[in-house]
Amino acid sequence: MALSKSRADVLAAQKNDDTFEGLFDELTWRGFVSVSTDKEALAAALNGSEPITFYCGFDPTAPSLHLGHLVQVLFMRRLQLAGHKPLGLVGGSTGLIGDPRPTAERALNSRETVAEWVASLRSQIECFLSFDGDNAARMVNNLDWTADLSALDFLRDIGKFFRVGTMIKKDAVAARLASREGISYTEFSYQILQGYDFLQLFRSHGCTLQSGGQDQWGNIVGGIDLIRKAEGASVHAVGTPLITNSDGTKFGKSEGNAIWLDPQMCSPYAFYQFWLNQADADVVERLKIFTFLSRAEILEYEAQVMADPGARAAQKRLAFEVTALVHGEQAARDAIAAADALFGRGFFDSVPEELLRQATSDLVSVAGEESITVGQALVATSLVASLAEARRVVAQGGAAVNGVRVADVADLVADYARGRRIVVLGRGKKAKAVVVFD
RNA sequence: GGCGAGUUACCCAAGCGGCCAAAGGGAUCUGACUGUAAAUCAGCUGUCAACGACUUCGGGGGUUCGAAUCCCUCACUCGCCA
Repeated sequence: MALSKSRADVLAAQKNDDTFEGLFDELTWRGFVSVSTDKEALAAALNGSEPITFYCGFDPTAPSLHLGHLVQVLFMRRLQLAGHKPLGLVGGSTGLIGDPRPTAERALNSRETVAEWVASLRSQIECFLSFDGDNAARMVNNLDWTADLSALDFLRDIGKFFRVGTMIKKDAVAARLASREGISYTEFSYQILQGYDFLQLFRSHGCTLQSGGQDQWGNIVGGIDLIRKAEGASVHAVGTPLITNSDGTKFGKSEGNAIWLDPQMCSPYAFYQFWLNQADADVVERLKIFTFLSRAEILEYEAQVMADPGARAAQKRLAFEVTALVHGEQAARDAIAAADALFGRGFFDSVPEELLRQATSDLVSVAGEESITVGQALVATSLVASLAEARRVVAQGGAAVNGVRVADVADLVADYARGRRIVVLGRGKKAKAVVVFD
């Protein structure tokens, strides 16, 4: 579950670009700031030499962080590199309630599940921040200050500061109220809990900035208002953009699946492929957000995209950098080797079996009998969801074994293997899996 | 608490007793082109031991030779009135 722990070298190599006038200018250039509180005050706080304490919350909605979260984590890291003090918050209590989505009510997860997910998110977040030095990161869990909070105290001490009129205007809540689905009181209360987190951290840690995804803006503002009312203090916030693809599709998905940071849930190979396939129109924006390359280097790549898009120099660098950041440099090199082997021309006859084995180590792999058919193998490797789909894909000429197009689902994989014991199965141009004969 | 409307496949949405495995659109997937792109064009898209069979139209029950379509009931949602 945990990411690689030997990351001191990775963290040590990261730095902000000192050609900017200040941190805020760099964050703005990179596209990290979608919305924020008063820009001048915020810039002064971030660019100043006086370190501030800030926080960003992560709710346990799954056992792993995904790419959307990575934006948050990298934002935190950049602030830390500038000397500010990060508080990583895991939502042990907010995860029990559920942030209202605009579309539909969430199913409540069990306390055990939430606790488990909290633990795994926490260990992932810890991989990206430094826990050494004057501005070491600290992790907090909002369950610590809400678990023993009674309903009466909650309603009297916190609820009194929240106006329902304001609460129902928040986008997610308004959307739900306007929908057929409606909203439960449970989820309606979510914004109060998140607002309380900010107040709590303001009091206990002097935290004066909250960052989060743009979709969290309503909740973040709730916290700012609460601090103003309860403490008379004015604090800052930054909402990072929802990353979008230029073609209108959702960023962070590959074949409908989210790109997770956990290598068990998304292999380093698939992770690398995801980044390699970023569109020309998007790749520069991605470099700015997801890598620590300097402005000069990124501008260089931007020029290359214009001059020779087919070379995909920017995509290759992006894929390497982010894969190395998340999975380590060795995993990134392996992913490159795999890509070269699998997408090179005529590789199946020339690549030694041992290299092929290494190159495909991240792919889905199944052990097969000599009698396994192509259709069965496609299903077994999850390259297709059903035999019917396998038939469809083969009929459309989309299935290949060792680079050779398959004529019939009922054909034996072994017939295409040409004596090899490790066989690469392909669906379409990109999806690959492996069948190993016993 | 009362009255009305609604719940269809991944999403939106038609269907209102047999010709419905269910129109149309979106999205996904496949092929051509290409750069493992984009755009464009073409095709596919419930499952299986597949010229047939099975499961699917909120859950359960019923009417009928036959139901997504009619009736009863439960659940949920929305709106209006209290």
